[in-house]
Amino acid sequence: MRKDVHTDGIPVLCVSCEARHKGVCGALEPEQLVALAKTSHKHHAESGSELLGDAEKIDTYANVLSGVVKLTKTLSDGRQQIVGLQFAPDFLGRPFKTESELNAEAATEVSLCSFPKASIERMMQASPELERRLYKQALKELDDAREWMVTLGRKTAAEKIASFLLMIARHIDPSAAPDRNSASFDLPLTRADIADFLGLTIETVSRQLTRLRADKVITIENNRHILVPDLARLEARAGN
Amino acid sequence: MRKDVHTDGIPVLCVSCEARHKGVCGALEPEQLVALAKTSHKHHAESGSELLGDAEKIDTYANVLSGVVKLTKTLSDGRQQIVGLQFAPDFLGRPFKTESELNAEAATEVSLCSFPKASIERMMQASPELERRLYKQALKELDDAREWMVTLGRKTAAEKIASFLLMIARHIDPSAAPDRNSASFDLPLTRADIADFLGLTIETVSRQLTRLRADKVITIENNRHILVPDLARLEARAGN
DNA sequence: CGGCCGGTTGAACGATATCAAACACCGTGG
DNA sequence: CCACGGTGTTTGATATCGTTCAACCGGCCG
Repeated sequence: MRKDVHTDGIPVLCVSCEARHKGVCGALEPEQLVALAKTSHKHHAESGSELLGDAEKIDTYANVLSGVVKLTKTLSDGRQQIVGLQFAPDFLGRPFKTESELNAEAATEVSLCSFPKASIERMMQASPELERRLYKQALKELDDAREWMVTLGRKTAAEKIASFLLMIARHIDPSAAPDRNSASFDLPLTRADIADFLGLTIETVSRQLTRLRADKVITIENNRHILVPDLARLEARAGN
Repeated sequence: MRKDVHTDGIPVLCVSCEARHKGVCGALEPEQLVALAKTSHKHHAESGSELLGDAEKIDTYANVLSGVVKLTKTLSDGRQQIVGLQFAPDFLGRPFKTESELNAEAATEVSLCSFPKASIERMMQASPELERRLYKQALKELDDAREWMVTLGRKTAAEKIASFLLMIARHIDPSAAPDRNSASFDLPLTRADIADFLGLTIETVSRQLTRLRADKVITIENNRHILVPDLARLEARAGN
């Protein structure tokens, strides 16, 4: 456990930053944080803007401070698949590769704190603790990816939608803690994104959502806001 | 680069081990190798035997020395999905977790070199180089998983089969190097396994294989041995 | 021999895709 | 103010791909 009581020596940029607590920056000593903060800067990206292109040279990494970033892969004929979603305070980047194999795009309005690739890599050499955090995040992403492989390969459209809603609820709704059994949140993705995430078409996504609504498992307001009165009922439809 | 010319001080167990070169053990100094070798042992597992059960306590890690290990996840009603394949000299294990979230099963006859979880973890503390290798393998597995998500979510049955054959060819057939344009290999998986890997049924797998054979893209001998006279033609069917 | 296992093949069905139309919302410009 | 076009979403009719159910084949082993 690190002492976070004092803010002495913590860069202003970082004082109220979530990444300093739960993110990778939590691995750094105050003086390292100062060094890193010198070369980093916060910035916003509006929904839909591309953060990183496929086959593009990677020169910066970033922390997601708010919003949702989608990682996508596209086949030559245009078929697309979302292969990862990153929420705050996830680390965005692929160490040890100079070129990206995927696209990163802001799914919502996003705020980022980005730093030069070289800074992170230098700091990784110096701080095993940082490397370990990054390693752990990679393992978590791998666990998530494998979980989704089951969803993509073996679940029905209805189960996919239920699984997706559950995943979002867990990530976004603070009240969806283990004990609470209801949830309420805004979908960070359009129907098209959801389709790309689940390997479905937008029509199927729409139909399954209306079906869940008709069955009173969820309520939908303004197309984006979802209310789940009973998470257990939703889970029962996720097919795990 | 490590000097591998002398075998002085290299444990007998490790002298001719592939993992010492391309695997994680390559990160270790001779004396560390000696220490690790003391607590490790090689053993075989026959095809179909379970190496690690879901929700089982993890107490050993291992290197795959030969053969293929499949990582699977199963839904409560029995639907199964293969979420990873491990070839020599891959490292088998999930650091930082005490309980497995998946099943590991020998897909072929397999030989392993396994060590106590604690040994590896101690050594990881001592050797950043080892941790880095493990980190890199995790990133590679993540890349692979994401590649398969595209296959699972967006490709047709025919494309899935072609992609699968290509992946196996690249892993198994030594002659399938970039320059060579033909390949020949034994499938390490049964039709049922292939189906679980691709999110299909065995009937569909069988039909698509016969179709590829009918179209003269592949030749099949003894149900298991595959010959690909022209890898480019197979690639054209993988839909990337 | 008989039974089992892995694989192939056929026929019918059904879930999801595809094609098409309409709707709701929203900002723009007349 | 309303008409307009654009975007995201819903809904309906039809088509298609992959599943399901069933039969059969060949090799292997008891």
